[in-house]
Amino acid sequence: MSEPTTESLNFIEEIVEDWMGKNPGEHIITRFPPEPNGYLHIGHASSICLNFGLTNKYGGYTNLRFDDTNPTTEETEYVESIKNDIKWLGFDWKNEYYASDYFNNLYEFAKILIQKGLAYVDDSSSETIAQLKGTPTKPGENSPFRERAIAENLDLFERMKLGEFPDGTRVLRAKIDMSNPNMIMRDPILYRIKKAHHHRTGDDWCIYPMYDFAHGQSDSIEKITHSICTMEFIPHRELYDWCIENLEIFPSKQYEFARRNLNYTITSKRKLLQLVNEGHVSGWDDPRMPTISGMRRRGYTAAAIRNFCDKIGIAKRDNIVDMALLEFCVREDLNKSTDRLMAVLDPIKVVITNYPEGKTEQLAIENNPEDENSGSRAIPFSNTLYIESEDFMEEAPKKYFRLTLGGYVRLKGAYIIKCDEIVKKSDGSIDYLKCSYAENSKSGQDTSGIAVKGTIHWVSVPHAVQAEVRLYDRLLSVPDPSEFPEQDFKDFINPNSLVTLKNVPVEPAMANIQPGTVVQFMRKGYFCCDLDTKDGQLVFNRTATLKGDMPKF
RNA sequence: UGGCUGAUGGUGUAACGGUAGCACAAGUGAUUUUGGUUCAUUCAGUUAAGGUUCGAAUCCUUAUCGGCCAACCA
Repeated sequence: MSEPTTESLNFIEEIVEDWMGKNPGEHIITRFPPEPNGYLHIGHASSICLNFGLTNKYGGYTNLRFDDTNPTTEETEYVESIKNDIKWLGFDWKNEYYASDYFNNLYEFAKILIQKGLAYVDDSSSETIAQLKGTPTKPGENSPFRERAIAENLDLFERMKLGEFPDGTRVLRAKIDMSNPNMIMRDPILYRIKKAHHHRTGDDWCIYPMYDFAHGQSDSIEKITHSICTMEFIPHRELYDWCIENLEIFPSKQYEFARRNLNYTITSKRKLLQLVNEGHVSGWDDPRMPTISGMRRRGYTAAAIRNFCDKIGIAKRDNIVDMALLEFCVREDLNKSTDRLMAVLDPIKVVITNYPEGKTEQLAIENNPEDENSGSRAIPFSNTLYIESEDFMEEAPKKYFRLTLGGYVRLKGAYIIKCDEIVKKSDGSIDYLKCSYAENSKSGQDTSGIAVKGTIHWVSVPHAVQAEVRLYDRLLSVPDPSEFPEQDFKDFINPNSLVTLKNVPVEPAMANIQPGTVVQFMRKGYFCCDLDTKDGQLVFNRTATLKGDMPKF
C-alpha cells in the first residue's frame, strides 16, 4: 500500500553501488585509520559510521588500522581508548592492523622506487628543502642531491636505516616534479630519520615513513577498495595514486568527504589536547568534550550518536552542524528509555501544617510514562518537603502555573497543596513555606475537585539523599571560533560550562543507581550517574536539559 | 596572482532535464498529573548574470563568495 520510496543515497554510497555493478560477486573493503595521538571525537564518529556502515549495508568488511608512523606523538593509551570507543559505538572490525605492521614492506617499497630512479636521498636541511619547495604561485627548484646515482642512494638509505646519521640530516624523497602546481608532488619526503621509541616496534627502526608513503600502500596491502578520508587530503590523492602505480600494487582508490563540524565546540585533536594538558577540562573524557568518551560520560548513548551521524549525512561542502540536532537525538533516545525520578536542584522547604507530624506515606509513581513495561516504585511523603525555589513566587504573573501565595499546585504523584504563609528570615529571604494539603486530592484518586494549573516535583526532607550535581553547558560561548582567527579559541571557553551543585536533595531511590545509568530528573533534564560515584557519594552529570525554555519570571 | 574543491530555508541534507522534499531550529494551537512527550499547523531556500531547452537547482559560459595546499604531522 505504501509508495515505492526510492531511498536516497549519499555520494559515497553511489560510488559503492556503481563499483558493485562493475565488480559483480566481489565485496567492498573499507578501513578506519586513526592516528593514536588523541581520543576519538564526534567527527571520527561520523567517519566510523560511514566506513563501518558501508560494509554493514553492502557486505564486505572494515579493518581498524592505526596510522602509527610518527612515534613521537603516539601512545598505547590512545590505542586502547580508540578500540574501546569504536566497540562502544557498536561496531566490530574484521582485522586490527597497524601501519607499523608494514614497516618492512614499506622499506622494500622504498628500495623499489630508488631502483627505478624514482627516489633519492637528500642531505639538505629542512630549511633548505622548504626554501627550494617554492610557493603555491612559484615553482620549486631541484635539490642539489636530486641526481645521485642509484647505487649511492641505495647505500645511503641502508645506512639511514642502520642509524649511521643523526635525526634530520637526511631524508628519502620521491623524484617527481619540483614545478608541479600541486605542492604535494614537489619531491615529497618519503622517509625521515627519527631515533625515537615506537609504541609497538620499540627501537627496531630509526627511520619512519611519512603519511603519504604509508597510507596508500597500507590500503593496498589490505586490498581496501574504498579508502575514505576528509577533503584536506584531496591534493594527496595524486601522490597516493602515483605510489600505487609506480609500485604496481593493488589499486585502492581514495574518496573524500567534508569533515563534520559542530557549533559551540571544537574538533581539533591538537586543541582538545591543549584543553586537557592545560587543565581547562578534567581529561579527555570530561563531559564537556566532544570526544566519544566525553559524550559517553555525559550520558549520551551510542544509539543517539549513531542516529545523529546518520541524520547529518555525508557531503562535500563545508558545514557546521547545529548542536541542537545532536541534543535532539540524545533526548529522543533518552525520552523513551529513562526512568523519571525527582531531585530538587535549588531547594526551598515546605511544611504541610495539616499533615500529621512524623507520618510517612509510600506513594506509588510510574517509572517511565513512555514505557509501559517500566513499572512503578514507591516514594516517601511526609509533612516536610523540598520544592524547587523557582516553583514558588509570592506574586506571580498570569502565565505562571506553579505555586503562589494563596494558590494551589499539584505535587507530582502526591497531593494538591495550597500555600498559606511565607515564613521569612530576618534578612527578608524565604525561610520556608507553610502549606496545607487536600487529603482527598491524592494522585489517582482525586475527588477534591480543585483545578490546578501546574504540577511540580518535590522530595521529602527526612527521606532525602544528598547528591552532587554537575550542570554542564556548551564548551564555547560562540558558535564558530574560527570567525575570530586573531583570537585564541580558549578565550571563548564558556565560563558556565560547568556549574557544580553540592548537597542536592534527591529521592531515596536514587541511592541504588549504578554509575553510567541515565535517568530523567523530572522537569529538570537527563542526568547520568557519574563514575566518581562511590561509597554512597552520589554524583550526577547533566546530560541534557529538557526541550524548551521554562518561561523566566 | 598558481592548483584543487565547493555553493539549495537560520542549520544539516535530498531532488541525477519534468510538482524544490525531509529533519533540526523557530512560531502558533490541541492534549498532558513533567511548561517534557505526542498531535496538528505556520514561517522560510536553489549565490549572481547570461545561454541551451517545450521545460534548468540539475547542462554550458562568466562572475562572486567560501574552504584546502608551501610540518622531516596525519
